[in-house]
Amino acid sequence: MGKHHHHEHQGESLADAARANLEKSGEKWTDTRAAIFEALAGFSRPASAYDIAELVSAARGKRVAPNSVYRILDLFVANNLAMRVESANAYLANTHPGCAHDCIFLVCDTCGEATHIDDDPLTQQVRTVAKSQGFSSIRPVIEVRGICQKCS
Amino acid sequence: MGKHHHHEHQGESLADAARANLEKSGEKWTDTRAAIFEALAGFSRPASAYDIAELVSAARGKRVAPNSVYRILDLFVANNLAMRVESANAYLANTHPGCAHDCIFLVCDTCGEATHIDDDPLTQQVRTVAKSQGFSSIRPVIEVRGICQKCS
DNA sequence: CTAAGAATGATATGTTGTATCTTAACGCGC
DNA sequence: GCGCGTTAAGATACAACATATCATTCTTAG
Repeated sequence: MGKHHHHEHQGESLADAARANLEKSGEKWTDTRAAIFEALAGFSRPASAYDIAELVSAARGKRVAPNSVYRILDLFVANNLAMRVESANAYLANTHPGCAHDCIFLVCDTCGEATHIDDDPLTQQVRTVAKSQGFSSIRPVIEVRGICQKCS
Repeated sequence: MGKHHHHEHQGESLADAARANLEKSGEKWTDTRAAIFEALAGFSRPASAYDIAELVSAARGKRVAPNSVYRILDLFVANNLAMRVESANAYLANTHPGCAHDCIFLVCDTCGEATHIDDDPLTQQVRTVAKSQGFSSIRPVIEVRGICQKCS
């Protein structure tokens, strides 16, 4: 089957889980990082670094520069608190950090919302194909662009 | 099996095949389009629109603006003469135009080269997953970032 | 308290992608 | 050939995404 249970966190609980995971890696949960995570998690669709910079700047009444946002997003991605949606140049909060998967994103070309699927048998096949071609340090990027049910 | 034979064109032969396919759709094979296709096909790795603009400008001694390159690349992608590699913001010539597949790209993070795999059973599974979530007008984006054999 | 290291800020610049309008090339009926 | 509508390409400007470099502030071990 390859399926298993997930805690789907949200709000406070999600931020707490994110914090726990980041600290587990010896990283700090600073104010700026908390603010950026909160902003990211508040978006209902993949958010660009500039979207987040704008929102956080407004919320704190103090400008946060894009490069700071990129730095922190990179940290989040490295620690599985967030994922980058390549085909959208944007980021999503991981609603179950601490649980690592190769993600499959379904991105609606109309409304921009993205849903996140886990299908380990399928992503494993992709890894296997790449390995059979001699690839190592594999990071699959599996996304589907299309029109979601709501928008069709 | 889901496998079948491909003609892998190159050089003149590839451009001819591309031309034939484009004209079959009622589009014209203009000088600019030919030059851009030639430039694209000449790269051994995914090329950005700006890479191509620069090369074509030099080759013709006359500036080609990026927006023209984008327009023509979009046309190529729409007619399956080229593919866009989302995770690299770049384009590859299709070495067997006229033969439509969902592509899987393996992109080396070290040398930047990309190889192109067809595995219809696998891509079909991705389509099926998306369809089961209510998606339509599906366009899979399946890429693998990693280190290729040569570079490891 | 203070020196070292980590995190963030300021600023500039590089890269990728679009929008808008103008000009040039082409095809076609007359 | 001439005028006219259509399509392709050019010019220009700007928007959006991303990184490089150096300065400043914040933590924290000693």
